[in-house]
Amino acid sequence: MSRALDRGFFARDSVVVAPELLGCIVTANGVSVRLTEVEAYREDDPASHSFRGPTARTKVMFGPAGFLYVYFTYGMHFCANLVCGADGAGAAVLLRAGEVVDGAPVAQGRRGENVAERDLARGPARLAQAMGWGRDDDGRDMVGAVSRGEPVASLAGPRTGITKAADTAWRFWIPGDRYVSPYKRHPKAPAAEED
DNA sequence: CTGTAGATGAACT
DNA sequence: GTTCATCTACAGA
Repeated sequence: MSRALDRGFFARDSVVVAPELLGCIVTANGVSVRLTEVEAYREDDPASHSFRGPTARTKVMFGPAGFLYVYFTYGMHFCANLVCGADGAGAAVLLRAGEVVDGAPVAQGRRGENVAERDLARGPARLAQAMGWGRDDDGRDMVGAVSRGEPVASLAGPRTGITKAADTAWRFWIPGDRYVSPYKRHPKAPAAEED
């Protein structure tokens, strides 16, 4: 397909790639999803795994762009990222949520029969499970598996201005889309004090 | 919809 | 020993 994104698309700043990924179709293991929410991570982001340099777990993140970085978190969930930036940049885009547009029965089988269609890929770990991604898919080449979809609007981050790199993670989503994850911060997260 | 609680592996202090 | 880029389950509005 001529609509497939090439490696050059990913080999740029993750903050630039992330919003362009919204609305794109990712196909793997018999399931296709339309991305509705993503989050950019870079080496200069304190919240990023790559902040303190490569580890055995994050080595894929420091490799060439266009590959899949799958990690295990909270002892029970997988999350999937698309590696971005130049080789060794330590940047990636976390796939936070998506809409299953093809292979829904397959995704339903992986997620469970009692899971609502809307929740099949609404959430990082949910999306990874719906796609059938696990440890074996860490480091997989995703070039050719991602196609540009219809252009969509995007909304960015908790903060309006993304001019400063000191901001937290860069998060992008499609405004008003039903398939955007509703989750907010952790309940334990310190609330901003105000006088 | 909101809020609370718990599970559980890997990285970090 | 503590934190974490999470999800499911339950209670209440």
